[in-house]
Amino acid sequence: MTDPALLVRPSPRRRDAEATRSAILEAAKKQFALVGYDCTLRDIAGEAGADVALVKRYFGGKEALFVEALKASFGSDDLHEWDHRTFSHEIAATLADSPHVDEARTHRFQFLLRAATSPTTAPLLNLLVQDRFLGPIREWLGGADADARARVFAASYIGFLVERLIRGEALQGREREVFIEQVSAIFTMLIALPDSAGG
Amino acid sequence: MTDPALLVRPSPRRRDAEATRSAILEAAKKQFALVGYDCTLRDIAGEAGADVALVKRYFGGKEALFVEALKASFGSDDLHEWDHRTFSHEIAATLADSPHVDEARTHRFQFLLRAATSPTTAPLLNLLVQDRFLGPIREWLGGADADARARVFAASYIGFLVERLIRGEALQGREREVFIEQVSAIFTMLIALPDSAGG
DNA sequence: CACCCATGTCAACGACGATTGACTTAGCCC
DNA sequence: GGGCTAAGTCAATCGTCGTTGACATGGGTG
Repeated sequence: MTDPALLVRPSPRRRDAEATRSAILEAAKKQFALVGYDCTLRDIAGEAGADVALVKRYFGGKEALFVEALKASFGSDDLHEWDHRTFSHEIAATLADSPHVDEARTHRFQFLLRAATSPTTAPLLNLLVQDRFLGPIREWLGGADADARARVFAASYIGFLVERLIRGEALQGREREVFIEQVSAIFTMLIALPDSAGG
Repeated sequence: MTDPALLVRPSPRRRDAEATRSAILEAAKKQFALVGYDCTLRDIAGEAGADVALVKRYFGGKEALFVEALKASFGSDDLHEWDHRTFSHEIAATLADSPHVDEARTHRFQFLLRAATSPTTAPLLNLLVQDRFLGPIREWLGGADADARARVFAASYIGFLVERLIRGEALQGREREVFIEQVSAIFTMLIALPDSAGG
């Protein structure tokens, strides 16, 4: 009644349950990644342009929303299309230039880290990582002890991501060269099939 | 006056400000590491056997306590006494058997990870890591590009720690062998002085 | 057009936790 | 021993957040 203009809300898609739900989910993925589990539902709903009550309606509660967002964040990393010969250098360069280059991946990773450090979500994450992360890597690596090697591979990758995350800025100059050189060497070593050096 | 025994609190050190303060700090270090920033001051105070209000008196508030605890958690890792020749294998074995082996180190690391994923504490952590972690490693490594190499070194180490943290249990059997073998190889590579392969 | 259900809005509740200030008490100095 | 200050205790306040149920409304269906 104060100002007529404020009452007009000609949202392009009102009454669209699916769109609303997915908007909430997207906002949740972002907030959970950026802030962590301690972000508020009001923030999530606000960013999605929806009401808090809809979170309950569509997802049941905060924890369920978190689980949903976590699952949705790990669809499938297109690992299979990486070439074994060029992978090492390419991934090293990508890492050196992140987090500026691949923002979506960075968000997903932050999400993963936060989930890993939360006692309530850690078990869930373990299963998820097993399925959507370790599994593909194991297959992609192939060879003997693929499972154990996949874990070392993933661990190294995570370590470099953490480093990039903490630094926050892309590497440059000589430092970038050294980084790429060493990281590339590590991945090359980890990709290489073990020539029956088992025992 | 219900039960006289309950009224007797012959604490060995009552009215000892310093002891109380340090007890709170110790409890904070533990809780912040185990639970994260979302632990309650009541929990911390309770574990320290002190009152919540004393947290304010001695530290000013929760955030200040967190910062204090973070600083106190990174005294000095006795890195200098590691032997370059045996380091790789020893650290790989330690990692393979953690977190059961070195609980204190695990706690400190959890603390670090939590701090890294908190926007407010991340800058502080950056400085801290620089001083108490990267610096010593850089010196210990020596040689050309020591700074850049130290970062890769630290990143790898962190990655393996994260993996161990997520798994939660020590490695065994063949998996342990492979892990030690590969991790050891990585560290050996990273420790090795670059033989003027700069350009 | 009228009905009805799905969608969206709103306000309030209940719990929890950090913070605060007033109060009590122990230890020390004179 | 008396008082003064530091150390410790307690209860209340304030804000926030997840949750809940009642209410409004749009839009398709008969």
